[in-house]
Amino acid sequence: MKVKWTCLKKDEGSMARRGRLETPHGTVETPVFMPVGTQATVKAMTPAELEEMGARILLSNTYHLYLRPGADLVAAHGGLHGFMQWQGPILTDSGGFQVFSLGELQKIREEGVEFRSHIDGSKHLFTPESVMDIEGKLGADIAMAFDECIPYPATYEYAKAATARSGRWAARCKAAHCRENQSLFGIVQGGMYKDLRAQSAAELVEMDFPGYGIGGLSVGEEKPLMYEVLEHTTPLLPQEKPRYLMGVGSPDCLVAGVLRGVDMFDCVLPTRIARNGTLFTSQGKLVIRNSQYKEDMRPLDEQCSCYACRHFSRAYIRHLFIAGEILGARLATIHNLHYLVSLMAELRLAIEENRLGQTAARLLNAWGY
RNA sequence: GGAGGGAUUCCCGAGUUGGCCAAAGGGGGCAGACUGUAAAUCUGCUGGCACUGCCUUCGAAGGUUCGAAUCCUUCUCCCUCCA
Repeated sequence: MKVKWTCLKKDEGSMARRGRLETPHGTVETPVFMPVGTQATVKAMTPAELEEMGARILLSNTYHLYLRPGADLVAAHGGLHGFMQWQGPILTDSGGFQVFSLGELQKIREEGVEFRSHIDGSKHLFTPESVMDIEGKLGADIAMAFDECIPYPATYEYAKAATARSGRWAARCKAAHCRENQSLFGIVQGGMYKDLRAQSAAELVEMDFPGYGIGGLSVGEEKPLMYEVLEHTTPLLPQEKPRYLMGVGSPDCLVAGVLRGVDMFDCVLPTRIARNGTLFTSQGKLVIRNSQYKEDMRPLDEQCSCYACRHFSRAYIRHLFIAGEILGARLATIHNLHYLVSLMAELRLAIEENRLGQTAARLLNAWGY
C-alpha cells in the first residue's frame, strides 16, 4: 500500500490541520514530530525506548546508509524495519541535505551530484535514479525525492537554477520510483524567493505526489523570514496531502509550523543538544551542566512524565554529564524527544478542542516568542 | 651523616644562554552554540583592577641588574641514591 493522509479537522483560527497518516507500518496522528535516526539508529535510543516515549515514525538517511553499511546489507535484513528493528513507519531522506551540508565535498551537475565520502574520501555519484534504487532497498514507508537544499543566502539566479534542477530531478525520481509499499514525496525548494517557491510547488503538484516536503528552510535565515516563506508556501500545496517541513525543529518552530499548516517535522536538534547537555522544558531550555543545578533535587521538568523525569534529579543527571557518563546523554535524549512528541500531542488535542490559539500562545511564550 | 634532584598561576606541567612572561600545553572550572546529524561535538573565558594601562604572582627572605620565574646568598620543605 501507499501512504494515505486524511484531514480530520481544520483549525478555524489558523492554517493548522489535525490529520492521520496511514502507512504500511501503521497509522500516525498528525501533526507529528519524527525523531531522526540518520544511521539507522536514533542516537543512544533503543526502539523500545522510542516507542515508550511516544515516537511513532522515524527518519533515516540514504546518504549515510549507502556509504555505510551499504543498501544491500540493509535490504538483506528485509529493509530498515528489519535492520534496525523498528516496526513503525520510517521515512528516508534522500541525501539532498548532505549535498548542502557537505559543501566542498561535492559537485552538482544536471545528471546528479558527484561527491566524496566524508568517511574515506572515495568518489561517488548520486542521481535521482540511483537514489531511488537505494531508497527502494532501504525500504522505508516514505522516500524523499533527491533534491538540492539551497544554502542561505543564495542569489536569485542560483536559487532559480537549483530549484528548476530539483524539479527535473523530482520528475526523474517519480519515473524511477517503483517499489511497492513505499511512497515518494516531492520537495518544494525555491530558497527564500516567493516566486520560485510558487513555481516549484506548482511543478511538483502537477506531478501529483502523495505528500510534499518543504525543504531549504531553517538553513541559517532569521525566523521571521522562514515563517514568511513557510506561510507563503503551504497554501500552494494541496489541502488533501500531507506537508512535511524538513529539518525543523525547535519547540517554537514546531508550534509556528503547525500554525502555518505543516503536518510533519523532523529535526536532529532534540537529540543533538541532548547529548550536548541542553534540555527542553516547560519553562524553556535548561543547560544541565550549569553549576546552578549541582544540588538541584528536582526533575529536569516538573511537568514532564518521561522516564528520566520520573526517576532522576537534575543533580544526578548533571553529575552524569560532568563525569562523561553515557547515561547522561541517554536520559537527556529520552527527555528531549519525549518533550517534542508530547508537544505535538498537545497541539493535536488543542486543534481537536478548538483551542490551538491559546495553547500555541502559551508554548511560544515559554520559548520567548 | 654523604651525594644529587626539585619546589611555577585551582591541579599536572613547560619555561631556568636574564627582557618578546600574567607565564606554553593539558586537566579541572565557568559560560555559550547546536534546526532534512562529517557532532557524546565545537567555541570562548579562566590572578586582580579604576582593564589600549596599572598592581600582585613562579617555596621564603635578601642581593646583583635599567630589568629576575630565570643569576647569587641564606633558609624551609620534598624526592632519589650511598652509608
